Amino acid sequence: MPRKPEQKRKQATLADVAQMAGVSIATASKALNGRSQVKAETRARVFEAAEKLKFSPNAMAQNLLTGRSGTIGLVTHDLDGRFSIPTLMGAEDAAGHGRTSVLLCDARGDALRERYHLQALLGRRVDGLIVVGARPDPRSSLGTLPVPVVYAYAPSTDPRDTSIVTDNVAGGRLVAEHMLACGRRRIALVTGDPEYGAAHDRVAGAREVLDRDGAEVVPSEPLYGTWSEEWGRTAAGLVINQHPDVDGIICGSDQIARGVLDTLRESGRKVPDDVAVTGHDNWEILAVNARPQLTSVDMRLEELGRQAAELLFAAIDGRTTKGGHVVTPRLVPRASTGPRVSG
Amino acid sequence: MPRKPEQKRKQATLADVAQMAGVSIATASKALNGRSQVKAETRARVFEAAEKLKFSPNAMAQNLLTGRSGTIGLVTHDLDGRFSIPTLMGAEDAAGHGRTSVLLCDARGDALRERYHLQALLGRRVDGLIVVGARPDPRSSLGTLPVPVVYAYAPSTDPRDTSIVTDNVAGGRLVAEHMLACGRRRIALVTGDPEYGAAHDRVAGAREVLDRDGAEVVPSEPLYGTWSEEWGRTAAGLVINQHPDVDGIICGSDQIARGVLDTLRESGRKVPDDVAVTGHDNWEILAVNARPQLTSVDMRLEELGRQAAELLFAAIDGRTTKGGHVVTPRLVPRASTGPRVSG
DNA sequence: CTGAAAGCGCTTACAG
DNA sequence: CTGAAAGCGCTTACAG
Repeated sequence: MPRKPEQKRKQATLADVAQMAGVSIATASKALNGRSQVKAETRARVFEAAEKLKFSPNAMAQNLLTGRSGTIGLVTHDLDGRFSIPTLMGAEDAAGHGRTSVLLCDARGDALRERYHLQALLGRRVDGLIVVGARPDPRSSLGTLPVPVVYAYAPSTDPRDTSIVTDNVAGGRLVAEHMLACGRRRIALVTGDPEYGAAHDRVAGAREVLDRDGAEVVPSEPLYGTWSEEWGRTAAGLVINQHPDVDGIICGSDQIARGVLDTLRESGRKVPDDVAVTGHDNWEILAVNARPQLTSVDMRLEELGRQAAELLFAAIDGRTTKGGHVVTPRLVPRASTGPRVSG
Repeated sequence: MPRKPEQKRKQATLADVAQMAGVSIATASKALNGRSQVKAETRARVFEAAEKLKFSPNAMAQNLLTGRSGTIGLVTHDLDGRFSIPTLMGAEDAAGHGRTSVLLCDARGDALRERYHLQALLGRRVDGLIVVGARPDPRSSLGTLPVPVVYAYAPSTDPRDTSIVTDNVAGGRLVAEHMLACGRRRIALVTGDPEYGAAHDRVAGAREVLDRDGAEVVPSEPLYGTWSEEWGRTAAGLVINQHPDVDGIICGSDQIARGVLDTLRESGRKVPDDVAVTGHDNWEILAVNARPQLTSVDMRLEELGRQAAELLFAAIDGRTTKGGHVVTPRLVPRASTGPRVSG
């Protein structure tokens, strides 16, 4: 049987502070906010009272005046996924520095749920919105909203929106350049689900570099499959079977690379001596525990999240940020590609 | 050079709606809120105006009246960790059903940062707080706050606080019972960092069951190490070296179990025929990609988060929830323990 | 059924 | 240097 609501431990109000300090509400406000026109002694009395009452100004009341809520909405589409979290962390971090709080919603890839959360957030008068996609492919625009929106990780299809994404083509290039620097010349490309733009982009970046340098891609067409260890094991089997002289395998993800490493080891190939292997995503738990540790590409998602927040703050301040922005990934070399061999 | 702030696309206000509908603000409010004392035709006019102006009531103004913000604060300590995320998802989900929004902060295990975020959240007049720890060991209490607090995953050391945790002893029991049901009699316990209470709790649960049943624990003392694949590989080597007749290995985490599986496979043991292996945490990406797929224990963290939110709502409504609450984990059997063998 | 008034907790011109 | 008053956008008794 529910009891009647617990005695509300009413928070002290500015009026309480003013009364205790023996001044008007207006003066208490000015004292607390460091306005210059207050006698030092009065200010001290007000602070003392505020302290004693554990006064904490009601942000809702303050914001009603300013017209800004000091909050941003973060709508994510795969809270359980490993890609949105670092992005979210970066945004939260950037927001915290600007004394902005983050309202988090998980829309789970569902457009209806997204609309619902959007309404709730707009009702709370968020100053802006960051929408984090589940995968890097473009998504439909939310259209014109009363506050600025930044699309992070998954860009909006509408170029008039502000989007920020990871540069997967550059990621592919990085890894290919590294393979060449390690002296590899017969390189296989094993990647994931061809439905993902990221799979194609990473392959495109790698091919561009390999072709330009005249390195051989074996087999000549990249192998698409799924983003799994299982596929990595299978694909590696195919590659070494058809092209026993392969000396490098560029994988579209760390999971795939883990599978590739397993098959190579079990077939007696030495990594990196016989075959160098690279992953993608720099998922530490997979990359660092691999045997040998896995060279990978880090998308710098936390940086992406941070920049998304910066773009949003800029837009909130009226500075224009329209269009696509890009975060360049970085290579994280580890033992699976061995020490660099010049030339 | 920053331009002057973008022309504020001022949101429509209730006054705007009232004016357009040709009624007073009070009547507009009543119409929109479904109060009975409004003529149907008037109500229609008001709704029409609201629609046309895309009116969305300012929650800050509404909340100022009610004294409730309709938000809860979620303070997490390892946003990048895999444990807080499901908890957070469950809480967000439960909150959403109650039309409550979630303010997210990441304190990163830092008490100072936690204090800072706490102040910000209290300033925003959150109706309550959920504090999610980074690991299951007890943490210090935040003391008396003006709103209810629920400690999730990591309990408060103060029994007067409300805490909800996963039952690691039960998890250990589950897995041991399963081993016995699979006909295993000489079982090794390989777990992680002894600094973690969870390591001991899981071992204690398993031992309790194994001892009761008279199964042999080999070696007689559990092997503590780190929560890594590397340690799993090493530990498995020790175990099969000293106890070649081992027929089951209970691991303290899925990572450890992955390492154990690797060593077993490479030493020629068949899993589960020769040795059954279990993990813990049911980290799908590891468990499902293992060879064979890994039997594990799911802590039901999403459920934990959901219950944390329910406890918080109860406390906000004045129903008492003090003390420790527990979520019972569940076994997820997969191929690494093989089909059940009765007896 | 409708509206004028008070008030939620604050800040900010504007007078003294 | 201090305070009375207006107002942010809403809701809710209270009169008409």
